[in-house]
Amino acid sequence: MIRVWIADDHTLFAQGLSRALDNLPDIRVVGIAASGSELLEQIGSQPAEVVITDLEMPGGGGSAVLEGIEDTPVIVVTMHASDEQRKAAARAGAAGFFSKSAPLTTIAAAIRAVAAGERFDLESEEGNEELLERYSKPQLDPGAASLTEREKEILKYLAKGVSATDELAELLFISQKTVKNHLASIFQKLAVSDRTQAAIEAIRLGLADDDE
Amino acid sequence: MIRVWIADDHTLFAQGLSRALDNLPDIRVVGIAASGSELLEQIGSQPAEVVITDLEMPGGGGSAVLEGIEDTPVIVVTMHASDEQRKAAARAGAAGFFSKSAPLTTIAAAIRAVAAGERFDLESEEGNEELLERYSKPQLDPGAASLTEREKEILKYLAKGVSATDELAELLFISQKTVKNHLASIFQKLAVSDRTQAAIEAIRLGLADDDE
DNA sequence: CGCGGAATGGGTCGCTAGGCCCACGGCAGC
DNA sequence: GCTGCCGTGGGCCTAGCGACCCATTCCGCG
Repeated sequence: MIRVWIADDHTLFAQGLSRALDNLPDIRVVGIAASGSELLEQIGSQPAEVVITDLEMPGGGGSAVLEGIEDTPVIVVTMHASDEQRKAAARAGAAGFFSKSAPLTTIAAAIRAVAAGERFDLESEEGNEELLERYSKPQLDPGAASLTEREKEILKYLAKGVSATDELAELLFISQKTVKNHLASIFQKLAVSDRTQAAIEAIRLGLADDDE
Repeated sequence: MIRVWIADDHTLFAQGLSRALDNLPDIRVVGIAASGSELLEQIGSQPAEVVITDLEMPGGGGSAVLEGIEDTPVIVVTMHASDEQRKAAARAGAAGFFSKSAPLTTIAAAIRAVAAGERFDLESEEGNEELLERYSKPQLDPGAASLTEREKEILKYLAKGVSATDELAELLFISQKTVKNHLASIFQKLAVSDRTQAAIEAIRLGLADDDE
């Protein structure tokens, strides 16, 4: 689950993008700001893995965001893309770049790529086919596809409300330690940090609906 | 959330009952067994708060269940109810009794009553109006109806995946201690024991769909 | 045959979650 | 005006969670 912040004064675009991204199973927009300064104020209370910002905004543009944020990769989006702007964004420390006319798959790929530590589309529009290819696949089931049978089994119980380690261990006839090992592996694959988020993910991915 | 085991060799009845009960927000059937011995074998791996068992079954009837289970209240259900059978069940240690022809609301009330430590319909069919009244209310939203605004707000965030105390505290502009106090209150009202189960409940109750 | 992944375990460590006490101001209802 | 509930906090304590090491067995794939 990649949590994304959006800073854009074009509210319609931001909301449309938010809706579209929320429909992807591995991306969730956790906040929308109308300016760079607004984003810097609010992001502390709602952490994210990726920030998307417009360059030109009234009241603190994208450059303010690029300066104010350190730990989180920032993707710059502009109305009219040019190599000039790409390079400017790259110099300012952006991790990615795309035009507002880019298709959703490209935007999603950009988000996934920078979330994974890559740099996206900074040099030119070309030359990113490999990244596009690599990060457009996980549109559905980000890490879920790579979940093992045992991990899915644990998630199924988690989604049903069996959250205690000892109960899970009894249900699966394994030791509590093994349960915790599986959970740790699940957390990594789903990019979550505790079993509550894992349970929510499991429900969202439909893992709770199996059999019974 | 009251977890229920059903032991009944009439598969159709058991499955129908299971479906009906699962539609209630506060009751979930966690397992169905075709005989008393089967139930005793499997209940260890799937804990429940209430057991419902038929009296007459091939391969270990309800009496075996009543003898084999200690911590969990057992409700006896029969095809043809009679005061004779009620009293026999009561003597054998049953916590409740109902006929297979009883309406769903009565069955649900019986489950809720014995889950709360009451004894239901053991003496006769009459004289339980008070219990029926008391435990038929929470058909929808068990404790959810009594959730305060602040508690619903916390559940909303929980269902979105914000599970860490410090993150919740920042989002709500209150101290971590108050978050934990609210959570403790939520756990009681929803009859859950940790925030994972609370998040699942919140999703099921539709508390996650509000606004945004 | 060797490599890697899956599943099963072990240990340790720090922090958090949850249980259980309590307090106080505000506000509504009676 | 008093009482009860809500929201806000405090302290304390234990068990459990999650992060980080690690080992072993089995099985499939190349």
